[in-house]
Amino acid sequence: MKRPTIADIAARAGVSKGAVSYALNGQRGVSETTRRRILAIAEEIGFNPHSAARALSGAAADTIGLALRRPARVLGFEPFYMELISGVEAELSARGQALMLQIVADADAEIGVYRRWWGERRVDGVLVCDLRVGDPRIPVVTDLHLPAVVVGGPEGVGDVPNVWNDDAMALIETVEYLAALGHRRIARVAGLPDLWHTHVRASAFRGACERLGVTAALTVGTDYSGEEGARATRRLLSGETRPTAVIYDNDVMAIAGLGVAQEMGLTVPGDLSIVAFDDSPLCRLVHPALTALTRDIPAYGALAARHLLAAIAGQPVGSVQDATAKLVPRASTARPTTST
Amino acid sequence: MKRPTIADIAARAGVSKGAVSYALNGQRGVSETTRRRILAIAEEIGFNPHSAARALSGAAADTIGLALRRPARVLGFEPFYMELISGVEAELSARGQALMLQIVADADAEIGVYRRWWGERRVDGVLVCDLRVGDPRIPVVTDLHLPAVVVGGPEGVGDVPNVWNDDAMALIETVEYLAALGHRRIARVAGLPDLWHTHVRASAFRGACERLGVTAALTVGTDYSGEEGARATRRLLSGETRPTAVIYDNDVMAIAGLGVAQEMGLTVPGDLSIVAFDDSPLCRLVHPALTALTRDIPAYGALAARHLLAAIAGQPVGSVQDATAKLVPRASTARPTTST
DNA sequence: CAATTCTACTTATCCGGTTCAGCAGCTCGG
DNA sequence: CCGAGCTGCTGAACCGGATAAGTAGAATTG
Repeated sequence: MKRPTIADIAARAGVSKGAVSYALNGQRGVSETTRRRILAIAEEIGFNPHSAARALSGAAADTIGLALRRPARVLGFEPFYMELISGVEAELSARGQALMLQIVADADAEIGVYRRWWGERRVDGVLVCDLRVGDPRIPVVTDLHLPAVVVGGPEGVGDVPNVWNDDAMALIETVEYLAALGHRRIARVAGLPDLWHTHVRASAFRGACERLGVTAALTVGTDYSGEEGARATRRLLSGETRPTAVIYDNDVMAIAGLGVAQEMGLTVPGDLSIVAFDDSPLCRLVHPALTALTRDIPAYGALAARHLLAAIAGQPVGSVQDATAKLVPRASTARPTTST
Repeated sequence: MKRPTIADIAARAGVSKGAVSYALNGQRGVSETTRRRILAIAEEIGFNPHSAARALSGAAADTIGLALRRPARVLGFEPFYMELISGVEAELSARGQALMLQIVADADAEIGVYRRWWGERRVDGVLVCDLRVGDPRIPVVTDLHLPAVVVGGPEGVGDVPNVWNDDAMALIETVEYLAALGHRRIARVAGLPDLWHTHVRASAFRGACERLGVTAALTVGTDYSGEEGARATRRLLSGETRPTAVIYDNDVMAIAGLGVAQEMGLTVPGDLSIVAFDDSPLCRLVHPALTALTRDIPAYGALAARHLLAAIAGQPVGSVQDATAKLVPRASTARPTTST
């Protein structure tokens, strides 16, 4: 079953390849009658243009790239990425664009992937996730003139456009809420220390605690896994002056923390209030249901995809802010009953 | 910054394009001296072959496709897919292959994606997931001569090779274990009813229960979401003769079921034993930790990828079995204390 | 009515690789 | 010393589209 080409259509229609090309692409240069005849034949034999041939003639690859740098273990249970990808995909497939995905081990590998994608013209642009402080990927995409959008960076990452959430505001709102409930000693279990948003959240947390006269208990860096979330929680709860509330940088760690609290005989929210950054159905399934900072991650991904497509199209794009995460109070937060 | 082509290398080396092509591809036809000179120049100017030009000359796309048909909502919290993708990716990137991902709404859309990918020569083959009974995708890939590997199908899906787990055996082992503990009334909360493996598990469950003289309580079909898992559990536990053990078709529903049991005042495992099919870190984080059927999903994905690459290479491939899920007893299963 | 413009095409070239046919120049055997 | 066989390269065709340039014939215009 040979795959049909425009030459086949041309032969069947009794015209030249050029005429077929014009007809298929809606260019002027063929009569309406001929165009319809050609389109009918194309439809009949199930013609699809060879993407490589098209790309070779200077057309775009109609593909965008996404390289993720996280171990398989983490990607599995972190709902964030899969939701982000879903959102990106929804936007892309609606516009006939494809997504090329690659999971990489480290920053060098990721840069290598960008260079190869660019050299091979496999993608028109890339989404850069998990921005780090002094991220080495930024100068690379800039040098290559590879269209890119940073997902989650600070306003204006060099010349690279980005989409972002106001994590600082979300965290401040959370601290204010906990302080209003009467908490005077709040801890935070942070994610990977070198991620940009970890810094943003850390300084927002410190600032809010200071302003409200709340003691900010040691915030520890983790890899977002449940294991590390559990370990961090154990350490926090074993100190002589334990916090009455903990804010976790993701939901998996929050659930793990809840387990640890129960295992140590503390009641939630009586002895300990828990807040999760990012909300997944699991936060509602555990008991007590977790208070969480909700945001629409698929929508965030879709926004990033739209932004990247605009950048690829050569439109001037800058920094775009997505909706700030909303605090959804559930059963895991309350006034502290014990005073340390 | 113009991207270098073999013509640029040829000019610099003072040879023809053909010689450069031979040198870069390790073909005979150039002297060792010339080859080294050409490779040095290629390295120096950062040459990468244009994937489209290569593909146009009949080469493979070096890309495989994966279309997933699940709503974003489900993909987010189902660790299965992301772990599978991680495993596939690990195998692919080690062999210089790329992964094209698309999320689709229904079977027709998925078939459309296959046709387009094939017509546009974007992929060399596809992984077909979530096999359904009488799956319409099978005749399509067969007709198109699109190399494909079914992930999780029954042995020999027409002529399409596949990789699979022995879900039946895993389920039988679980029922035997629960029966040995003294359970006489076991329920099962099943996943999507039209998926092939749901049928396999259902008949294995019925058979094992019959053989062991255990009453198989109504098994209900769900969409794998926590909500439906919770609803199904509520119905099961509200009947006059409630089961003393429930087997869930995934871990998310098992966790939701645990929540419902606790909410209804039942103790786990005293009043109700719970087993989850598929194991994620969350199963260990909740209290009590869930007994689960563990399998190495990234390894499963890697196996599928290897198998597909072999099929693409034209090697004769058939049905390959992956390791059977292992029952890992944790704190959610015990002898029943109450007798209904 | 000749000159111009427009329509509806055809022809030819290009994109950047791969690959086949051809061709010097050298080696070697008889 | 001549032809066969090898090495190491060149030139050109080719893949399947896009597109600029050319052209025949009809319609419009001065």
